[in-house]
Amino acid sequence: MTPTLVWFRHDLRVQDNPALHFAVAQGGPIVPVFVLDDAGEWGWVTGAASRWWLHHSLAALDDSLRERGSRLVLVRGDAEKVLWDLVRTTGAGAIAWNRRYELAAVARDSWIEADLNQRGIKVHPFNGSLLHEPHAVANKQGRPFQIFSPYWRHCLTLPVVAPLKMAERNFSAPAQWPSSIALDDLELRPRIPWDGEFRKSWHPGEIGAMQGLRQFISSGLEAYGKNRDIPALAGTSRLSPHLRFGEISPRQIWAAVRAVGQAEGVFPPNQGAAVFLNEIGWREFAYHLLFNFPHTQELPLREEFARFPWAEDRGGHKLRAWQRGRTGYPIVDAGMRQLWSMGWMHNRVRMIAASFLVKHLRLPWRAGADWFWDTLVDADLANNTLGWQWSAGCGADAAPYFRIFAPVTQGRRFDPDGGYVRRWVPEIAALPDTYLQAPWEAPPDVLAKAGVRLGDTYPNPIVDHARAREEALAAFRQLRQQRRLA
DNA sequence: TTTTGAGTTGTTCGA
DNA sequence: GTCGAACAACTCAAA
Repeated sequence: MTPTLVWFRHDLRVQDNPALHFAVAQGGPIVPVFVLDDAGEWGWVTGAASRWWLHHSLAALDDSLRERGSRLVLVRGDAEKVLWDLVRTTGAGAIAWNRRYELAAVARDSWIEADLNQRGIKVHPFNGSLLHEPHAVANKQGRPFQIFSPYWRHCLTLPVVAPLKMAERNFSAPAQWPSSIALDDLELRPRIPWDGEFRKSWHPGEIGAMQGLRQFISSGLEAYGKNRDIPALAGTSRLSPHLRFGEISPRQIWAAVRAVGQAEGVFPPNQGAAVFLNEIGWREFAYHLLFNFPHTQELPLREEFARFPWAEDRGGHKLRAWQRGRTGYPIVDAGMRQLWSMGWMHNRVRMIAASFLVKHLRLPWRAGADWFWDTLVDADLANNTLGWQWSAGCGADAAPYFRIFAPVTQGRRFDPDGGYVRRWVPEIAALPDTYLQAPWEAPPDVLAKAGVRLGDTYPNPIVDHARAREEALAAFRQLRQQRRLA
């Protein structure tokens, strides 16, 4: 039998991997391959934090393939050319992969498919990343949904496929392995070692993903609804980077949550589980939108926002202050420093930090999206685009214009004991709770006692909240007037 | 086709 | 201190 190539992309796992499953079921040799093709991403080259994750995830995948007598072939270059070379050198008769949904990937996949078909190679694409693929879901007019609630209500009526179980046996190897470069030659790891906190925080790979899922189901799921908004707690699943790299599939998550309530026949098993599955739904919705409205990766879905009066930022000082966590608003700074340090930010704080950039500093959402893209280990074009456009108010189902997060109020409400701010902004940790979220309100003796010198050890607020809020509202009014005139 | 109801995550103001 | 209303208008989904 001729070998089957398995092209791994955003599906770096062995279990519940439809493409791998298919190839193994063919009975012939399989050749697992990963291609690093930066040019093929059309500008959305994997960011630095995600490259760190990718390195370790590829190592983990190679390990588990080797346990089954196989291995991962690594190549760098243009995917179309690389795959064709591999087909020729291995004598492969077919190739299998799991679909991607970003514009560049969809385009590339379709011409690779056409090209290989023409050369007599069978191509087998599968759904390995979503509960419901974006092209398979539509409203009653046959159009894509644009509002989450009806979208998700609709999806909940559709069946969810059970995960595939990979049998415990070796994969058949080709007579001769094609040449592979070393993992280090992909140059995914940082040249300067900024990844110390990353190592402490994460375990990339399928095993780490399953451990994370089990731990979350047993100790976090039930209270998820109440704890997920408190960034000082480990109240969220932290599965996002594992999902991003496909080390775990949403179908596996769905099945694991379903299993919790199985004895009682209840689904979802509790309120926390319902809220959690809703978040899985948001990921699905993000893919639905990005696939059906692919231009939103760069442009606002609501066109009038192309004319939003963004503020000037000569020299990029405001953007840099935001990026480095030096805005003077502790909850924002804590979030941005957590991001920089561990490649991840708590979701509640992402909303606060994003709102601050877009509404308080009035800098374009794309600047924030670009920064998140480079610094998040879970950077995902669909989720990132939806999140930023939602925050900016220019996307589907967007935040109303008047929803301008007040950073101090948010900090006091969701970090009441200050555990989060104190962890990530240590220079103000000695302030009492009353002033922790707004150091500029503290009397001089309180500041002195806490060793805080505003404008020196910690910045003064970069903007005044009340004034920034008024200016943002004025900007929205201006947009509305332009619209009326148009 | 027309109509009606609804829309993740908030803040501020004034009674 | 608490609570409800106002903050725009629009578009989408579905009956």
